[in-house]
Amino acid sequence: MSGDTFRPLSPESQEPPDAQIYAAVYDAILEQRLAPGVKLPEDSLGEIFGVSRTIVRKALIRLAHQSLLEIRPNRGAVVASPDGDEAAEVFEARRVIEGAIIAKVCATPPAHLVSRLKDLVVRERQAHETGDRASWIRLSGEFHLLLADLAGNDVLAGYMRELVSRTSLIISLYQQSPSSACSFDEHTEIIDALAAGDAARATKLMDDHIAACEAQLVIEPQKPKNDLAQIFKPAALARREAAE
Amino acid sequence: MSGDTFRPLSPESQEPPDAQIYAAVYDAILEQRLAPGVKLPEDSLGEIFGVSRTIVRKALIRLAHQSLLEIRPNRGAVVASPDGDEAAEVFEARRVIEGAIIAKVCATPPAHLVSRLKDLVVRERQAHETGDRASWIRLSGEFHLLLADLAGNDVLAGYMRELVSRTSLIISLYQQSPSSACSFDEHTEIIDALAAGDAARATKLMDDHIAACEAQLVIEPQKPKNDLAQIFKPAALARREAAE
DNA sequence: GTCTACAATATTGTATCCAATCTGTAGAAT
DNA sequence: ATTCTACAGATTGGATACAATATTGTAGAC
Repeated sequence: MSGDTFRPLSPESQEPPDAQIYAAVYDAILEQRLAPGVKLPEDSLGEIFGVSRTIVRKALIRLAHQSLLEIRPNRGAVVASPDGDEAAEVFEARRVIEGAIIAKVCATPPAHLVSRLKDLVVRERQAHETGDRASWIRLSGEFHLLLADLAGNDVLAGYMRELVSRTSLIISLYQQSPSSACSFDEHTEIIDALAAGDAARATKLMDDHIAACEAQLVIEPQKPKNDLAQIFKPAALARREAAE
Repeated sequence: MSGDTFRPLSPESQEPPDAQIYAAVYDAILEQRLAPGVKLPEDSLGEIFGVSRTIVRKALIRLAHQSLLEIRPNRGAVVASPDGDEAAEVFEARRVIEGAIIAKVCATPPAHLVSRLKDLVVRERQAHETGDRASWIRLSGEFHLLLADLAGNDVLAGYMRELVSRTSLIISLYQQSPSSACSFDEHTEIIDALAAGDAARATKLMDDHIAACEAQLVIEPQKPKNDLAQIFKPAALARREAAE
């Protein structure tokens, strides 16, 4: 992990300190500056942000509750490593919720909405062209989050915030080619369909867009999480037999 | 609040203590034994469950993250009081997610699933007939949660767990008639449609079911959460006039 | 008699302390 | 030489102590 993974904590902010740490870790995961499996020791984070472990814990608890971290008893917190099944569930949930979001946005008159969305895609393209990978990934996610905000349902938007960051983890685990995870060209197409008020086409494009992203992943058949006994059963048997 | 709002904490359980408190508060909200606005002082909960504030706080943080509690700075945690807008968003989110869940369950062969669902509805009816309000409300929610589990997507099921409990808060705030919030007859109809493999009808029934529940609510145009001045404006005016 | 200022109380916010657990290493036994 | 064991360091789990803040109660001033 490079030294500047986190921004410094600004004391003048009115946000409570744990919220700033929460946001910093969330952003780092979203931008793939924090890879799955990276350990997050309470002491280290506390030192970095200038607070005690108590504050760090508050942030970690909430992040773990969203499945962005895993808190292993007595072993500390690590960035989550969603397995293949979980990845499929996240993508399915995205299809469900983003489908509804697209429908809602289409129902509202897309007056100045379109310009905000287009502006975002412009910045996406810029970040991509200047090779600013972190910004590109973040902006790519923000497109979907802005769409969720425009739909005007905070509950669904909140779920999207969780799903987008979990998608970042999935991509960094299972995407082979370092190519476009989430193409801004497809974003542009979706905007055009929205602007035209073509709900059916917008929905279809979003579905295809998510499917295209998912199709780029290479997910191994099974990721056996805890069942070490199962994994090493043959080897253990051989060893015991050899002991006689 | 009656004295036995919470179950005692069982030490032999392998669950970490904060998870037990989390579950206890969650259940109490789901069963409407905890009403919106009730204060949850850390000391009191700690004494009840026999743990220190540290543990209680872990549970409260997670509950607040799910919008089941509100943690006011320096003022402590209270059970959330979702306003009308939030209520509408929760119901909309339920329509979105439960629609997808129904579709998924219909896609899987509903072999023994049906019996589990029917069994649940039987217990619903029993609780209703014996006047066991808490069990009835809980079972009514569990029908939807079981459906979510059967759909086989833990992400969506997790969102449903949150939405069902938030619905409990909404109902206890805005339901006028103490009648059936969530009719088990409608549950039975949904099961029948699922058993028949009629996805379109099942979806429609679920939509109607949620709409029927929402229609029973009487949501005032604006629910001024903290604005006591607004609430007592007439009385205050009368008093001031009398002073002259 | 009412309003205001101050004190007392209660509750939360945060840091720190100690115990429990885990990991790694070095030494002892075979 | 290899394996087992014991100890040491590091990290987390949880409780407690103290500071900060909000609320309530009381007394004095107008």
